[in-house]
Amino acid sequence: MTRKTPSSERRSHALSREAIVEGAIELLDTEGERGLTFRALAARLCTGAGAIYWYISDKDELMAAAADHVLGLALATVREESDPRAAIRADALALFDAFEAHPWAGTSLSLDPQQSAMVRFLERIGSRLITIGVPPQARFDAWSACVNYILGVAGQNAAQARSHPHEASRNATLQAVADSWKRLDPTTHPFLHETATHLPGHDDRAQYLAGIELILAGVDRTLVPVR
Amino acid sequence: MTRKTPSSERRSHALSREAIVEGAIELLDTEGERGLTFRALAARLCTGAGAIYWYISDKDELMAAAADHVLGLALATVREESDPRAAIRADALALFDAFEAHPWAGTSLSLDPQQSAMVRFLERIGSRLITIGVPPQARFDAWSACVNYILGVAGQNAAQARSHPHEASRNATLQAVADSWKRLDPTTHPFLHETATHLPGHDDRAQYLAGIELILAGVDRTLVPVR
DNA sequence: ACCTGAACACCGTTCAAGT
DNA sequence: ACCTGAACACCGTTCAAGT
Repeated sequence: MTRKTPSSERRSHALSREAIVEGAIELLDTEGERGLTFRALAARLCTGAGAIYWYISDKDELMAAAADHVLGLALATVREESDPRAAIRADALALFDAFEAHPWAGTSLSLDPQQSAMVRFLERIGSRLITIGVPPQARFDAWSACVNYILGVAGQNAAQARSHPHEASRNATLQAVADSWKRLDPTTHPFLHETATHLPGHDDRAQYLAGIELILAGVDRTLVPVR
Repeated sequence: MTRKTPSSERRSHALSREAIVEGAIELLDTEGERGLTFRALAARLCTGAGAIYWYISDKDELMAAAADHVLGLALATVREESDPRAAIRADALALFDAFEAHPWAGTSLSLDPQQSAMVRFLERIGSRLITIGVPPQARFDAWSACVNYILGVAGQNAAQARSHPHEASRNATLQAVADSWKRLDPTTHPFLHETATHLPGHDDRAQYLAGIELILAGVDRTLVPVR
């Protein structure tokens, strides 16, 4: 329950921004988004609720820092790839996995330069488009599409996780959605009626990657043909 | 301030789910996401806070219903297009505008079949891909990419609007982001250093549409060549 | 059936007071 | 400089009581 062992891991009162952010992440992961409160976090850090405000100005800032931390860890796991397209895929998948493990992170990311991992991510995607050879005029849009897609899906996952917290209930929900689509009139809703069959068992991650592939295919069209 | 005129618009106590949702939307639009509280909404509807629970089970459900309502209005504004690609573009832009006008809506949308406008939107995109002639195997992924991109950007906009509520401060923030990117080492951050120049004045809406275009270009690659 | 509004169990945030 | 924890100004939600 409570931490009493002095042990070797520093004295109990080494309060720091990093310790706060890491405590917040653990709380978010174990108790969910509603589980992160200043009171609960203070209790976990063996301090008063107000102490946190010495290091962090806001709950929004705390969430943003936690999300950026998670993003940084995800980026660190990605192996270097020589092929820029493979590198973009690898980054995208790493973020997908990270946001699946920490769904609360999906909504707290922005262009904010304070989020240093975010800056690194944005640069990585952009520099890979340079390597691919996307011409300057097309580059900004291609980058925006990649980044928006990757972060956007993360946000969608977050919204979904918020409404269906448990994994088991997520599958059940998907099945319920499919059932309701099957009940739609095939004349007015031909697509959903048909897609209902594929929805329940489908591989989210593979489908996400297929989206990346479509964008990359579109980007290839903007390349000046080399010959 | 308060509504007293009996006028012709029904007696003051015609409380209904629709009136609640519309009141919520007005509150969200005028006061922001934090402005929607059961107390404030009840006051606006001249009733008690608990009365709302007769029609709506939850704040989440209220947000979802408000977002779906806004989505429905947006879809209704779109002119019929005969070209399926133009139709997808038109839908995408309508949603972009709607989510810019109501940024709080971006995070409350899901596959939930209760959200009837959402169902209509999902079907529209899918049926247009059928018209384009995307083969069944590729169709599900193409649909997912389009829908994820459109809703994902909406969610990103919502996150951004949450942190930078006012329009003026949004431009200032973009400028500040660009400045910080310009200060990055061009050796380690070649892309962001260069992109900083284009960031402040850029057209969000056009760039969003360019992303749709990239996905559509990728989708075209999956078409079986007709000859 | 539908509405009221006080009451409950929380929040984020502040700030005087301590060390 | 850094920490404490009570106090303030809120929340969403419930529920006995009313009509």
